[in-house]
This record gives sequence, structure tokens and C-alpha cells, in this order.
Amino acid sequence: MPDGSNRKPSRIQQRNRRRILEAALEVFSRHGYRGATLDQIAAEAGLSKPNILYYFDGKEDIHLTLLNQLLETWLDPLVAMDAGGDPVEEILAYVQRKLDMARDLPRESRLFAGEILQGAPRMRPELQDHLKPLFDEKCQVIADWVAAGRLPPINPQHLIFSIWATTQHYADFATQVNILLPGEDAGGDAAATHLSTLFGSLLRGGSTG
Amino acid sequence: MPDGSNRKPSRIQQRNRRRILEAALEVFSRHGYRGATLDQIAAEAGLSKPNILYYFDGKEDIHLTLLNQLLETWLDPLVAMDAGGDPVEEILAYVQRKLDMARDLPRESRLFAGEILQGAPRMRPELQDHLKPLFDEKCQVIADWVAAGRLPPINPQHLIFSIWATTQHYADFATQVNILLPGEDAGGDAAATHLSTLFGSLLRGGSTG
DNA sequence: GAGAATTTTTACCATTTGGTAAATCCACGA
DNA sequence: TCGTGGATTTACCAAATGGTAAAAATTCTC
Repeated sequence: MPDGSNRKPSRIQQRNRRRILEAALEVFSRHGYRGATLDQIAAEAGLSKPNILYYFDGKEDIHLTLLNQLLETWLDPLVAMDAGGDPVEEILAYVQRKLDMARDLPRESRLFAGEILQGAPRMRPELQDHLKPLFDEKCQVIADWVAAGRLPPINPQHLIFSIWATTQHYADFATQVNILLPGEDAGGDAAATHLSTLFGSLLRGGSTG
Repeated sequence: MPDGSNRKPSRIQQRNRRRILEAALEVFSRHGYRGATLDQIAAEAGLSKPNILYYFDGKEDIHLTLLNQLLETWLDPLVAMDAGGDPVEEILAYVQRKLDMARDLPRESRLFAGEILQGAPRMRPELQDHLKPLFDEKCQVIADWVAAGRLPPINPQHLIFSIWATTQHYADFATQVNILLPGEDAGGDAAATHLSTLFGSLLRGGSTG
């Protein structure tokens, strides 16, 4: 009973659970929850289907485990945004970290996007409990910066939405990006430059409206 | 044989095909391709499953029909961007039209997003044949504006990506937006104002960062 | 190395789901 | 009103899929 009891997990358990989650991330992110099958995950993990169900309670359990792990990683860059730092620097650094994550962890980004796209049927509580408070806190930080005259008048909520949207776009819509910019994948700091310019010009005071 | 022949469709055919597509849009956009079932679509359309298969060759046929119809509508705002107009006005108007579409046609946006997210398995040819040429054409228009000194030095490709990302975000990630901005759905021109400011400050010459 | 505990496989099962065949219904023009 | 062709339903099916039971294999502990 690998999961039910409260004993410390054996080495085999750790290894196989990690393998399964890695395989599931690959499969879920490519085909979505319903599109993914346990057989695919099993094949990808190099294990048999019943063996997978020995380590997890079911398909949904695997998916949920993945999503919960993901959210922490996902919010890290936002957590790192420091109220004590320089506003423009902090926000641009956040953009950069978020863009790096979209580059380095595209599967995680797509997994998250797929869940939200379908109404967050399995993740809603997590979002309410963890994302919402953090979001509110950081919006307040930005609002304070604005109030202190250290940023032009901007809408913190929608600014964060724009940062999420533009950065994650390179992971979630990678297929489209690759079709439209063929062969431009390698170097690709054009995106970083562009986003830096985009948000930089906003934060350093463009005209309103 | 409603589809195979080349006779003009009867009124019943037109009505039922429209019903089916409307129902399929609802179901596909909520649950994705694999997550949607013919039974759900049938129930939503008020028809029996075999009856649906009388009008379409299968699940994939319905999905593909929907996607192809969608792309035209989807590209309309970009088509409308006029090389003869004022650069800033044209681009900001494009942003606004795109945002309106995300508001008015969220199901279409999510259908499209889901298809891209999974690697555009059914839509890739359409994107190559229709989206790519239009994208290249409009990028050239923007590049010409920049070359003529009518816009600051910006990257046309990534600018368009940013516009797509930020506007479609309000449809594709509506669940998340609603969790984070509860009750703010109604008025909601905050997004329009914000995006106008964001892209306005870029286009009217922010600093290069 | 014996015995217990854990891990893995084999052989299934029930349900769901896309799809089909054929009978039936129905609208409509002659 | 009768016949004909299009429209709809009934009754299915085969494959896929999430999941299970129990035997077999392996690992771990003493």
C-alpha cells in the first residue's frame, strides 16, 4: 500500500511515482485530461497500467497531483516580486522570469492552460486558496507603487493578466508561433526584447488612452 | 444523403446543420475534442445521435467544419487593419476589435485555443494556408510603418502575438479571471482601458528597454 | 536463506463511445 | 391519396478505456 499508509516511501516508490508523474505530464499536456489514456501514460513511463494504479488511486489522482505540484512552481516568480525593490525593475524581472518559465516548462504551462480552459474543474479550490490571496497581495504592492508616484497610473490586476498572457503565449500557442515564425525557435530572445519594450514603455510612463 | 450530393440543401438540412454546429461549439469549447461526446452534442442539439451522423460524417467532421468556419471570423479584424490608415489608430482599433471578439465569442476563442494547445492536429493546414500569409502581410505593413518612421522600432511579429495573447486571455482564461476579479464581469471596460494604455504607450514611443 | 512485505504481471470486467444497419416516419408533389 | 425520397428512430456493435482481483515475482528483513 504505497499511498494509503503513513510510512516513508521506499526508493522504488519514489522513483516510480516520479516516473509516472513525468510521463503523465508529457501525456496530459499534449492531449488534455480526457485525451490522455492510462495506457499512454503507462507506456511513456515504462510501466504496466495496473502497476500505475498501484501507485496512484486513478487517472484523476495523477492529474490532481500534477496540478497541485505545478501551482507552487508556477507562482514562484510572482512570490519573488519584492515590494522593497524598484518598481520597474521588479516588474520587468517578473516578466523575464515568467518568460523563462514558459520556455523551460512548456508542458507545465500547457497543462495549466488546459485545466483553466475547461473551467478548472479539478483546480478551482487550489486557485481560490492559493492563487487568489497571492494575486491580491501583489496587486496591492503594485497599487502602492502607483499611489506613491513610483509608477504611472496603471491597473494592477490587468497588468498582471497581460504579463501572464504574453509570456505563457509562447508555451501555450507554441504550435502557432512555430508555424508563423518557422525556424526562429533557437535564438529567440526577440520575444524577451519585445516584452521588455512593451512593459517598459508602459511602466516608464507612456501616454494614457 | 444530405452532404454527399451536390444538391442545394433543404430548409430542414440547413436548420439542423446549424443546430448541430451550435451545439457542437458549446460542447467542444467546454470539454475539448476528446472530452466532448456525440451524445452530449446530440442532447444539446435536441437530436438523436444517429440523426447527427446523418448530417455529418462523424465527430471529426463536425469539429473540422467548426474550426474552418471559425478561422474566417477570427481573422476578420486583422484583415481590416488598413495600411492606408494612421498606424497607431489602426493597431489600437485592431486591439479593440480583438477584445470585443473575445467578449462576444468566447466559445470560438476557447475552441481555437484548445486546438492550438494540442498541436493543431486538425487545423494545421488551414493555419499554413490562410493564417500564415495574412500574418506575413500584416507584419510587412507594420514593418513599413516603422521603416517610414511612423512608429517607434517595434517587432511586428511579437507585437501581434502580444495583441492576440492579451485579448484572447479574457476568453480563454475567463475562469481564472472570474476567480481573481469576482463580480467584475459586468462593466469590465477596465480591460479595454488597460490594453489601450499598454499598447498605446508602446506605439507612441516608450523607451527601449 | 526463510518468511514477510512489497511490487509487478496476467487475465479480466463494466462502461463508455463512435459508429452502423435497417426499419419507420413523414413531408410533399403528382 | 398515393408513392417516393428524405429524415428519424430503434436496436445494435466493436473498440477503447478506466479499473480490479488475484497470482506471481521480487525485494527486504531478520
